[in-house]
Amino acid sequence: MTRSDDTDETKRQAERFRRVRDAHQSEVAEDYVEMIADLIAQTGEARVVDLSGRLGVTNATVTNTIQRLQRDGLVVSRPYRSIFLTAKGYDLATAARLRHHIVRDFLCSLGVDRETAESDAEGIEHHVSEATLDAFRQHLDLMRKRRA
Amino acid sequence: MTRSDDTDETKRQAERFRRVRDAHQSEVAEDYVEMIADLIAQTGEARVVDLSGRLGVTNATVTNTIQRLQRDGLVVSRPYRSIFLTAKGYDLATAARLRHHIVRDFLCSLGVDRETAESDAEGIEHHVSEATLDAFRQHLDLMRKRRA
DNA sequence: CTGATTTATTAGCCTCGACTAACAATGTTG
DNA sequence: CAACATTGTTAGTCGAGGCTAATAAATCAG
Repeated sequence: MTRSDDTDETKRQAERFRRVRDAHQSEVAEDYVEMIADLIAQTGEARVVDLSGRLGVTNATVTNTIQRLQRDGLVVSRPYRSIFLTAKGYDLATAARLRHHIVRDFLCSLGVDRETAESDAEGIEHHVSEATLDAFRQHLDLMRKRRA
Repeated sequence: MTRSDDTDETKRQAERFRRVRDAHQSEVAEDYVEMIADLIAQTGEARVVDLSGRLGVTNATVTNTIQRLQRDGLVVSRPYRSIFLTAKGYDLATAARLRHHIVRDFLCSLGVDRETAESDAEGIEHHVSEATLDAFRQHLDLMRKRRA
């Protein structure tokens, strides 16, 4: 046995960290498509300046990121035109929004104030597994029934 | 009014995203110091190979990161020697571990299985505000009393 | 105590996601 | 419709955080 043995727990731990790193990879993509979907729903179109304002980054950063998203088949955009979602992008946006709302509502149901819930949900949503999301949903249902 | 008006909500949203980005900045640091503290507590010392095994990255990556942490005053390490925490690093580790455990235990208390709770907590812990952490604590207390 | 094994470091590379500054296209308005 | 304001893109830079390959140091076994 070498000094640093690879126990099962060590491997599981490594796997957990790998998952967190993977989640980080998709975070930006999810945030963008979710916001693009919301913008289209609310204002009819999504433009670079809208995204940069809401994300708190520069136009240049958004243009850059949009190009990556286009490369990855999530959005379509022609130069100087507004941004559209592909079917794939739309699906991702829908899933992201659903998760986002569940996390936010769940935090609210614990008594966390709205703005904090909104803020924390933004970070948390990308790290919530299906199992945990189910638990959140169940808790929400419980609270709703209790109030009824 | 220009096309893309900066409403209050837009500004708040931008602020939320900024906070998430800030949290990302400290994530790696927190994960490292927490793990270093645990290793020292459990095995007497923290070495590069221990960290790389548990984090699921290469030795080179760990060495690199440790240099950054040293630059930031969180750890002390001499070449080919094991790694120590500064007072600042120790404090950060302690705070991180506390949060980590609350998040994990909270998820468990919702009925999420241990391994999933452990895994999700790893990602979630960095995005939980004090207010939300308090809500988690309260919920945990409630569950404990209910069982008693 | 020397040779083999393990561990750590260095060098060089990559992508992502941020920035600024300069420039190009679009849109608005006098 | 021409000038100006707004928006979008490009080019170039940076740090974080990954990687591999080569090398160096430390440790262990015989």
